[in-house]
Amino acid sequence: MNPTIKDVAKYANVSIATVSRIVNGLPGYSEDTKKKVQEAIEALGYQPNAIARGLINKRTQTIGVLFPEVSGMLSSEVLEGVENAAHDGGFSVIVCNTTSSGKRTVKYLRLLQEKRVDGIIFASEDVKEEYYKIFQEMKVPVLLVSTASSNYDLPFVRVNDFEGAFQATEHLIKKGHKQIGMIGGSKNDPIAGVPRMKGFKEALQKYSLAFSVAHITTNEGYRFQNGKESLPVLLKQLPNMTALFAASDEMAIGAMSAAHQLGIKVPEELSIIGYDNLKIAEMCYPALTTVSQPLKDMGQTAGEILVKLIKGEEKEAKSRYMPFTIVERQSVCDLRDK
Amino acid sequence: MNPTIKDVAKYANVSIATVSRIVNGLPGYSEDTKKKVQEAIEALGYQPNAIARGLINKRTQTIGVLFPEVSGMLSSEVLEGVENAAHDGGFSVIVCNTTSSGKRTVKYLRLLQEKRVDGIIFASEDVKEEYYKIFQEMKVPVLLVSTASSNYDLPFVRVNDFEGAFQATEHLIKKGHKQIGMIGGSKNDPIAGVPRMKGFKEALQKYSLAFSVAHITTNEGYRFQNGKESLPVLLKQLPNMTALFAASDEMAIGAMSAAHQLGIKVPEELSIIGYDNLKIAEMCYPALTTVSQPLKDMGQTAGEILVKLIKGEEKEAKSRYMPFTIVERQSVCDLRDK
DNA sequence: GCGTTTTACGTAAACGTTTACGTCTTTCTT
DNA sequence: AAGAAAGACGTAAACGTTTACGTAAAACGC
Repeated sequence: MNPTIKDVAKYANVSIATVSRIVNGLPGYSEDTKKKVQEAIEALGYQPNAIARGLINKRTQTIGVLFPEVSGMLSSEVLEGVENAAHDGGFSVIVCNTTSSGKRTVKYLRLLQEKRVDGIIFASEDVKEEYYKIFQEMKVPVLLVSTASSNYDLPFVRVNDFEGAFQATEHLIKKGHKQIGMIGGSKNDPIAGVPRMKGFKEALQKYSLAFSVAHITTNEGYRFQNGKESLPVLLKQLPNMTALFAASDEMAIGAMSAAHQLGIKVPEELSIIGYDNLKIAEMCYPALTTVSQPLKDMGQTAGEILVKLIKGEEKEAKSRYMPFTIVERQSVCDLRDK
Repeated sequence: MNPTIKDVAKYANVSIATVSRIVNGLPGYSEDTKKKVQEAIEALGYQPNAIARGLINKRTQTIGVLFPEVSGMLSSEVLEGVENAAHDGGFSVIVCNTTSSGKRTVKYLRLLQEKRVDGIIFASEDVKEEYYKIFQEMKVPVLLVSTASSNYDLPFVRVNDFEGAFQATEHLIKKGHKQIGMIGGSKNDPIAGVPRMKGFKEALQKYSLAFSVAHITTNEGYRFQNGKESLPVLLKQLPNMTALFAASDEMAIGAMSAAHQLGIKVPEELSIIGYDNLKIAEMCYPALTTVSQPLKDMGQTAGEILVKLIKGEEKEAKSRYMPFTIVERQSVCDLRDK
């Protein structure tokens, strides 16, 4: 139905090889025939078939991106960056929503394998053995973004979670807070869970502030609801807390919401610092002070590296720690002023 | 490098046709050979090549989705629904971020054409003639989601914006508000702009409340910042306003933020109702009362219809108005109680 | 002006599948 | 038991490209 290279060749009275050369900008034809062929292409509305191309070139110009949830604000910002870099490099991106399910992840990886994607970006989850095996089978570059792999040597793009948490806590300390709690993630989460709690703990210790298990609540997830439910618990464990560090913006905002309901004023009576710098961080009231992960940039960088790897412009992928910053808004007050 | 159907055939001592039949579940072989072939597949780790398949079947099992911005919360929820439906139907989705640019949109459409996607979902923007032409060239089903086409007859999945705005306004009226303002979108936006303002206006008129141009501010976009900047303007135009309807949640929350800063209590002194029911609507404080668009459902429904269209299970695509609801939270107060 | 290099093409194989068609064997049918 | 029908395969063409190789003509060198 769509015109093929044969139709163009016939129309222009040349061979398909010549058409192919012209379309691909290879040498080997006169200006005259070039014009003839271009006219034929124009007249017929010819579009090269990327499928046929892919079959012979063994390149689909497509990458796959796996997220635990595509509508999460974290994912969607990363995705935007990835898509942007991919597009600039001449690649399309197939999104996959693993819903954090191992089965679904494997199914998607198999699918991407069948579709012969040229590379993979894997976001926000730990790499299981099962996944790693498929990565190896596929023989395509893989890049981790906003996550790392404890067991396998895979290149990643992310921020240093320990440092981020450390500095967030330090920020509170420098504002004069001494009783600081944390709404943490999961103890079993080697990415966003453990390092952030460790950063929190070591910051307190560095400044010789008290630390005990009572200073942290752990949670299954990093959602609004987790934060909302955590605040009362933390408040019971640590009644004279003046500030808290939440391991995610969503949780920070959840805590803020709970504080509102309990009649606790933020930041006057309770300072809150979050982690991520999602778009909502500046939309809530008071606007949230938080550790900014350059999510879009991380996606973009990961995309760029992947593209280079695919094109062979780079041989070995180096992991990248992205810089984070503390963006100060209105949810933390300075105790020293008083 | 990857084993092909030939390798499997050789390994199992059969022809490639037989392998193909077995892989595709077609009839024409004995149980014995089936077992032999399956063992060969297992042993070699054979995965059919979707590219080669696509070439001959003229089906890529892939759809393209175009968004004006992929990291928008609206888009990301729709995307999740689309991806879900696509995956269930055996399709992959390629995301395209048009950034509302005509050029980029055309470029993406051409790309999707080259990649021979089986269908397209077009979100959140008006369909220009240029786009429509490509749709026709491509001869694949197209579905609009969260938008409609004024000039072309394309099936859509969306909510009735006029009705949504009308009922949102009515909700405020029924709570006893009489001085109601609106933070609107663009006068040139035939989708989310005009109908919502019209719904607002007609609701006021139905209840014989005053209406003038001073009751509405218009904006370029639908973002937080637009809402934040609009509130003071609207307040000047309508000093004794007790409630306002914002044409998007982001703007509503922007207005709420501005109100906080101005020392205006929400909802005691100013009630706010939004539009969209994004995830942030329940995260802000006070939680936002809003018109809920079932975004994920809309994406899902659009995806399902598209898949059916592609599979030929349905011939003619019918447009669908999705039901909206008003979800009451804490940002609107009842004046009649007082 | 003759041999040599370069240019401008065309031919055909290859990529990895699906599938129409043909052939041979087996199983019914009566 | 003979012929027909069904079953179990194999052969080869097709899908739309790219590209190695071949060839004829043009350009060049001296």
